[in-house]
Amino acid sequence: MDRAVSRAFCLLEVLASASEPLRLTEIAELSGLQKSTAHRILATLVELGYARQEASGRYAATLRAWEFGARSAAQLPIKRIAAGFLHGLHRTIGETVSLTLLSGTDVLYLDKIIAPRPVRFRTRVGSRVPAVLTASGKAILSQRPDGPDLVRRSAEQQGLDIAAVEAELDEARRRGYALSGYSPGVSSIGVAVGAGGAAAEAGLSVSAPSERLAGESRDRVIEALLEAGARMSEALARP
Amino acid sequence: MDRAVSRAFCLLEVLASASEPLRLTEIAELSGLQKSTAHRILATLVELGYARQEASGRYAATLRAWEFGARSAAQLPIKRIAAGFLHGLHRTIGETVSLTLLSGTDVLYLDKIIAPRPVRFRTRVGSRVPAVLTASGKAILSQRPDGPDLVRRSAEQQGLDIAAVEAELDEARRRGYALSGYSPGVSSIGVAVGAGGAAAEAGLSVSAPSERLAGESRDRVIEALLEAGARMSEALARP
DNA sequence: CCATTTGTTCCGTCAGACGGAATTCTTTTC
DNA sequence: GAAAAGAATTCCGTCTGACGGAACAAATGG
Repeated sequence: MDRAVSRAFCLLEVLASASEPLRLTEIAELSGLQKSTAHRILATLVELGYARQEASGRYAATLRAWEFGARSAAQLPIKRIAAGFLHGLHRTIGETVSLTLLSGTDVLYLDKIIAPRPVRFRTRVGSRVPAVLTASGKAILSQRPDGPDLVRRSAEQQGLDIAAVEAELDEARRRGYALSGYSPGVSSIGVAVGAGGAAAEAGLSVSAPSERLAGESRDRVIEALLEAGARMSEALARP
Repeated sequence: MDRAVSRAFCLLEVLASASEPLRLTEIAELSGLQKSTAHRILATLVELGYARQEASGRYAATLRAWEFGARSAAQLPIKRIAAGFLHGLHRTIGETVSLTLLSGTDVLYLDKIIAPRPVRFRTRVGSRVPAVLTASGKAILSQRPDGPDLVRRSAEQQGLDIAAVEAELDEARRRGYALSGYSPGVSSIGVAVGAGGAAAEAGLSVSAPSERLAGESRDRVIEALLEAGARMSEALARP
């Protein structure tokens, strides 16, 4: 375990999660490093182009990490395959549609097409949300052999009623889709996607203001999602 | 300059730009490192969660770098401000619209909303293209004091006729927008965006199959772009 | 103008990165 | 299925270059 490497990534994460450039002293505190050590590693990051130093002396992350991150994300087969289905869904439904990936007990937003009139609590592409809180996350968990285990771990952390969550997932498994409304006024519907018999690892979801996901339009959305999910699972299974 | 840090990022870039998981030996060759050194640093990257090792022994980048990269990209004021204008343009025009940022002599695709019927040569978000080849890049260069210098450097590299490029940029400066068609059958129109009197650093562009960017629709696109560009420049100038 | 905080440089020490070689594991070949 | 070839991993002696305390310089602010 190369210490300097680990520290460098730690610094870069500190920089990237800050909303504004940071002073060296703050950085050293946040990362728990000696000022001189932080300074040296930051100089390295600047030289490599991953960080920059402003005239004020403050440090910030550059877009370099984002660039190559985007390259590797774009190469994910699942993302490429999903692109067409996301567009199709967006066109037939007209609401915000997302592609998520299970990552530990979280769901990672991989891609998204936002509706002309976007909903309030929009999750960013690249953000993580506990799977048990999201529609697509619940759908994925409900289809996995290790789902119950993940649910227990995650529900504990979130301080949720495990029995209630399990009951909800049972129903989701039966119906083939899951619901969510963890931010007030916004509803989501999600389905799981996975190659053939393998464990589901991805999800498709539609989010919209609750009133637009009720009654007949709701049924249309569910139907479209179920079909897209099934088709995409087939596409994934093909070599 | 911490050697191990520099090597770690080199390895990560090698992994990220590969389209499939790589064997240790390949990685060592591509990065010019000793096998044992590459192995140790890879182990560190795996432990930190930036890389993973498959059952076959091959190594690949994880989405971890993409995640925090997306975080820092999302915090860019220019991206947040542009979001509304991109959507507005997309809605009124109905074609693919992009937000680009000047980075050296390249243009970096920061964001994009793709049309229902996407064009052939789609540039990925996160990708770089020499600015002199793109519509938005030309528009940006035409508005910058250091434009001529950048143009010379870039045109040389690309083996372009400098005089011709300069003439084109002169015209772009006069008109307020620039054109491009460097991939056959696809046309783009771009405008520069910048805070007040400061040097333009961003661009907005519309891309579509050439036949859909001709005649009257072309004029509509140009008008919409010029207005969006002006409005967005104003928005950037505001504190 | 002095006090204080912050960024940068210096340098002696020594942890730990380095890489060649040995070892274990995997795949290929006959 | 044994042997050979190739790959991944581990080992270990050497010595480099990371480390951090402290000194220095630059900026901030009262």
